[in-house]
Amino acid sequence: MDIFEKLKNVEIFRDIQEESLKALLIELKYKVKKLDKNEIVAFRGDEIEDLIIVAQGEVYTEMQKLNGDSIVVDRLAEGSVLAGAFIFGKDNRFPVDVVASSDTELIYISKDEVIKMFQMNERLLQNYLGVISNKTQFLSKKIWFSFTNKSINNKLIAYLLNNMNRNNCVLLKNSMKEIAQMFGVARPSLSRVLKEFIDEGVIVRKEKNLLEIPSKDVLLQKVD
Amino acid sequence: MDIFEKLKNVEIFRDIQEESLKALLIELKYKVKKLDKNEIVAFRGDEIEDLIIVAQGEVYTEMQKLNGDSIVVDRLAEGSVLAGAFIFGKDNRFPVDVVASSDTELIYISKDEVIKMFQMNERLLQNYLGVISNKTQFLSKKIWFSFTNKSINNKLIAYLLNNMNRNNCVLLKNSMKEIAQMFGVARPSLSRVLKEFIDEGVIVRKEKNLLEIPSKDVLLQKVD
DNA sequence: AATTACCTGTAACATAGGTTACGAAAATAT
DNA sequence: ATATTTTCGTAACCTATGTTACAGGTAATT
Repeated sequence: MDIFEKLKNVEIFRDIQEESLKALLIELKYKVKKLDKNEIVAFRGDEIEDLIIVAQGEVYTEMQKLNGDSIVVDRLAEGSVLAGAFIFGKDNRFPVDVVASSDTELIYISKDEVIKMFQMNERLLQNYLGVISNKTQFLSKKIWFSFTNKSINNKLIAYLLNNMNRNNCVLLKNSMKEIAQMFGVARPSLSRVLKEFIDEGVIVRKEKNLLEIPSKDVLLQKVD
Repeated sequence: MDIFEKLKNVEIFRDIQEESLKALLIELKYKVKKLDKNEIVAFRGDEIEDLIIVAQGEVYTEMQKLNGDSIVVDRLAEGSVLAGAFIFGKDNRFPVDVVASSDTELIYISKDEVIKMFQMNERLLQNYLGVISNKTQFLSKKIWFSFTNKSINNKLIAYLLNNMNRNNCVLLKNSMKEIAQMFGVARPSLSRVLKEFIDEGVIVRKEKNLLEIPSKDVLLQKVD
């Protein structure tokens, strides 16, 4: 499989004409790296000189806590771009450890080559700006969520409001364990609050993973 | 004062030759908006169509909590760029309210004009990428900090380690009140932990805003 | 210099949420 | 179908942190 096939589905090359993309790639200098499952792509602190594209497989990033524990920050699927916001920033070192979660193929493109491509194709530039902008938005929302919603009560309420459909129902797409992790709280604690809301009738559990909120106003009264 | 004078100190125009910058600006279409102190620049949810540059004065952004309280997220000084990561993202609406904290002059440049400038000047493009990349890094670090350091103990330890100089000293650049706000904790709670550390000798208070850490290892034993 | 406002340290108290544990239910593998 | 593993609900207990209050100190204003 040639480079074209590998890159045409990558987010930053989206919506680029086949001919334009081929033209772009004709002179492109790049390196390919293959990794086995669980191999380390990069350590926290490593210098980032290249844009890294996940051409095949999946990688995840994890952070170290002071006590040595590590937590998974993000999973990057096939077609995503690693460290897009870091090659152009002040501190061009990985903030996290990066690990291959399956057999993986990565494509490395140097910063200079990336800029060269930007000059050749405006769409690519816009895609790239879009990708790092979305990343920034995503992070902003995460911070907003954790900063404005301190208590588990409020986290749960915000989560429900964000995921409610027209029928005042919320279909849980994650397990309670995962939701507790997203919230950064202990599972039994979340479970306790949920039970409380259900006991009070603020939430009705229609099925295992389907909740109904009879009244938005009543729910909002539980904000503290 | 002409547009050149106003823009030459803006972060995204940094290190651009005077002639190049003048050439850039000659055809640039832009709007200028003047606001009094406390006037609203934009509400949360407003569409962002233009890049907004703080040419004079200062603005701040604030978020609304579910209970109606609002908290200041960020202060943007003269020369900074507002919403740089939003005009190119999927969700091009302000996530926060924006308010002028002094008499302020803003320059609006449309997304298309920005792209046009990118094509004319590579340095500008790199500056712009740098600005949003730095923003992303900043947010990443914030999230890392709050996610990996749950307890006030750990927050304080991480803060000290980050701000320690060669002599194992930390010069506090913020008031205790501000630090507590940065940590997202109550001031007396932070005060209590600090006192505890001082009582135990883990921290020595040399002056009002100068702390010494006799041993990094002993400090790290307080991680929980 | 006097007055005011704000920042700090400290203490007593209330409480949300973490921890641990255990059995039931559900999902998965055999 | 059975066995094994993972998730889930629940309860009892404990600790960290928020809350409130007040007094001394510091900085800003007049």
